[in-house]
Amino acid sequence: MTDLEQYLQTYFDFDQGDLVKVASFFKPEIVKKGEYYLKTGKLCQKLSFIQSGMLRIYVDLEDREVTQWICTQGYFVADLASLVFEKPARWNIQALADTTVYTIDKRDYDRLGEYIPRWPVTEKLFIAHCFTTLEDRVFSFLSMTAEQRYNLLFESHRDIFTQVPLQYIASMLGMTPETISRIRRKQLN
Amino acid sequence: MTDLEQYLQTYFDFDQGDLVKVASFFKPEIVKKGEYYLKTGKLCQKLSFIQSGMLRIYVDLEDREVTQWICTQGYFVADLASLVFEKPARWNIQALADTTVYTIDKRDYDRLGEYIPRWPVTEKLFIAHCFTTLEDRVFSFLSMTAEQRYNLLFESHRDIFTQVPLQYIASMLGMTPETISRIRRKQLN
DNA sequence: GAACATACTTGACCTAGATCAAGAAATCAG
DNA sequence: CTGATTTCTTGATCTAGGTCAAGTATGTTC
Repeated sequence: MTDLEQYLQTYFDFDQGDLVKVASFFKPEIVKKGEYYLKTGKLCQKLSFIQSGMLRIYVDLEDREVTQWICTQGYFVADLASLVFEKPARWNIQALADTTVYTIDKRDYDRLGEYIPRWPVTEKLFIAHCFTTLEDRVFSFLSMTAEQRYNLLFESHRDIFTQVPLQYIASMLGMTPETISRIRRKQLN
Repeated sequence: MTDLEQYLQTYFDFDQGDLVKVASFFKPEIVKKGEYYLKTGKLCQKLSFIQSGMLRIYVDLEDREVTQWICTQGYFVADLASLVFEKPARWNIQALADTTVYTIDKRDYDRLGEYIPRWPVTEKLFIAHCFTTLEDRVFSFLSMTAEQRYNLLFESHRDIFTQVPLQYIASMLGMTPETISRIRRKQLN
């Protein structure tokens, strides 16, 4: 079973038939380090599963850039708002390393319901799951210190910390790289 | 047309038949000032449209409470994660004033697809819309100062500021009431 | 309309985290 | 291997916003 099928089965509880059908719409695609999966202002017309590598979601402001999230192996990536509402993407999505993704085209994505009867339910759960992830994140900003947010991310996404420049991690946590450095030193005692 | 029908039409583009059908599942309910619409740990088995009044979504921590959002007239309210995934609610939802809502029971909600063929699409758009709202909010914490976040909320939800204790507004913005007080004074010049 | 509670403002002070600057490590290109 | 970039750490300093405490409004209740 491919990683994608594995993921689809674990998270969406598809039966064998649906699993193969859904997975068959996803085509492999390679995004080389530094290349863009998506650029701000374009339409996001695809959804991808990350087979290997990493993508950084960020936006350019006048004087700096803000990293919204770093997507790693085994997760999906897209500009959901752009994909669903067909409006220009807010985010740049750029490869931090050579990245292999399995991509489904929006056209196929929008037709999944024709092939998999329970797709609408599955899609709803998928988007609702994205929602709760963000809800947790908002809550972290309302209730936690920089150090607590750092620890939370470190526990849940340890892989990022070994492979991604600190400045990006800091930005997605809403702090500076220096602050992360100091948190680390402090935690060494 | 009721406010609920008005809302459903504006946001979901239902035709007249669907509109009436959907709206008929919502029953009026009154939550008196101070009473709870939902309590942390319970299952959220309903979704409501706020006809009048205000509800505060918050959670109790050991040493303080954190207000996640204040829901006002013309918006929907629920613990979405609890409603969709049938897990215990994270949030308390309490009336800040006598509040009239139109409520649809989860059982009816889950069956809307049987009556309105395009419900799955509509529901997806609804949840995706909730997602983008939170995405904007995360972005505000990553990119804005306290004053900028205050201004953003003030422009978009002016009604809250005249009717809700400052401490709750401050909490949902991730700052203290004193900070809001100082921002206000500063803006008077 | 007292008496009491709740909300808001203001000042004095403090601190988490930012900024700036300089080195030290690590990574990369040839 | 070597010089050039990029990243990471550390120190010195600064500042946005927090904390604490007091005073002033603004409600409620009887």
